Amino acid sequence: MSARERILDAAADIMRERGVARATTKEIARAAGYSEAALYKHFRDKEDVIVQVLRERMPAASTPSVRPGGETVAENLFTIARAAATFYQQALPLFGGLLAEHARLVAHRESMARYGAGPGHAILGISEYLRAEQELGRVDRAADVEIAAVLLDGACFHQAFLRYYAEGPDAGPLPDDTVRRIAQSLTRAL
Amino acid sequence: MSARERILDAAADIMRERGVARATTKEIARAAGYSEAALYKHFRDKEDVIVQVLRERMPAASTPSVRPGGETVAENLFTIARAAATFYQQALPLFGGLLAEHARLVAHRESMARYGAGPGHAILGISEYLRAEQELGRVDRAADVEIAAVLLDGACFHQAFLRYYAEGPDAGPLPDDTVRRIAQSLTRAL
DNA sequence: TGTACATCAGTGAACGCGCGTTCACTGATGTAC
DNA sequence: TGTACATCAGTGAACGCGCGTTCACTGATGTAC
Repeated sequence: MSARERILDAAADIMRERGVARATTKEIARAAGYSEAALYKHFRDKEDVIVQVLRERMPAASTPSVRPGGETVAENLFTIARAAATFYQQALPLFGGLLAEHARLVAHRESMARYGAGPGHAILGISEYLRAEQELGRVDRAADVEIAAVLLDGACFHQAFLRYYAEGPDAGPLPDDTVRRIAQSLTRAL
Repeated sequence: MSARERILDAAADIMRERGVARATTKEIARAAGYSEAALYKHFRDKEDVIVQVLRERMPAASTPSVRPGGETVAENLFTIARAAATFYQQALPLFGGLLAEHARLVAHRESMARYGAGPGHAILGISEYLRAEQELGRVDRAADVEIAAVLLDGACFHQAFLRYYAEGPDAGPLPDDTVRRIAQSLTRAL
């Protein structure tokens, strides 16, 4: 693994476990096993390290490939919700880095916009899936699929936050039982 | 208004608009119209200022007083959701201060626990309301009211985050239309 | 093959700046007699 | 009433520390002839 990767991993670890405020050049270098000076061979400055962590170590919000018309809708929503909750639990501490420095948030937003990505994109994927199910007649034509996606993704996001708040970075995953109840309840609205 | 209040207001403003990272003693004092030294007449140290902002300037998560059996359930959920969304939009930037420094989050969690408060408390209030409606027969006995509360509160929390991400601290409130659709969709699951 | 030079990842030590904090002080207000 | 003293919010200037950053340097690897 290259030094660059090692440094990004170390910085991401510190941000996750202790927060951005503790991600100093000294701490990052120490955790990566390099001198502070080495940091500057691979990154312009400290802000560059943080920004690259936010870009490259932000876990990918993979809407898992559920097949419309495959398993039951509730089962598919369960799969989607579990993936979303897991993603948010990993990503949330990094969001802290964005909320802590508004200028960084603005930069991140603009950078994401260029790639047509960013948070909120997951909702689009979910409502697309639901619309496909609607076409297949497995979801009520009268259902508000966009809002259903907002509810599902929102619940996962919020639960991830609550778990991080209550148990910190090493909290276990959201229990399958809870995820199942979320998927099931939402299905009733479809 | 006392100097103490002025200082807390200034610090909260900076945290909201520019993030905790910018909330330095110099900036806080400047914004409050005092010398930096004055800060230390009212607070033990800078951390104390931040902690008090987190305690005293965190807007109160007031579950508005909706009367079970009063307006329609959908209308009541609308009222609750709008209050929740507004609350989260104000509170979210301050949560950044917690995510940015894990030690601070731990302290906040413990301090909240002592008063039986903290995030996640709103969900309890909502599901209590829904249970009351259930008793009145206006909500299906088979409905999972706890999860309904998770969905409602989660959607508001997440939408608040997305608005802050997209538009910053001065984003307008979540449109009533969206809130209404959230309340309405959820009602279908009850 | 050996030799001379270029490149490059990495380091230890130092640097300057801005941060949080403290100090000695001031001026206003209250109070005892 | 005046006088003497106590209290307290507030300040300007200084302080030390830790931060991010740069510097001159080293040692390993590659390459031209």
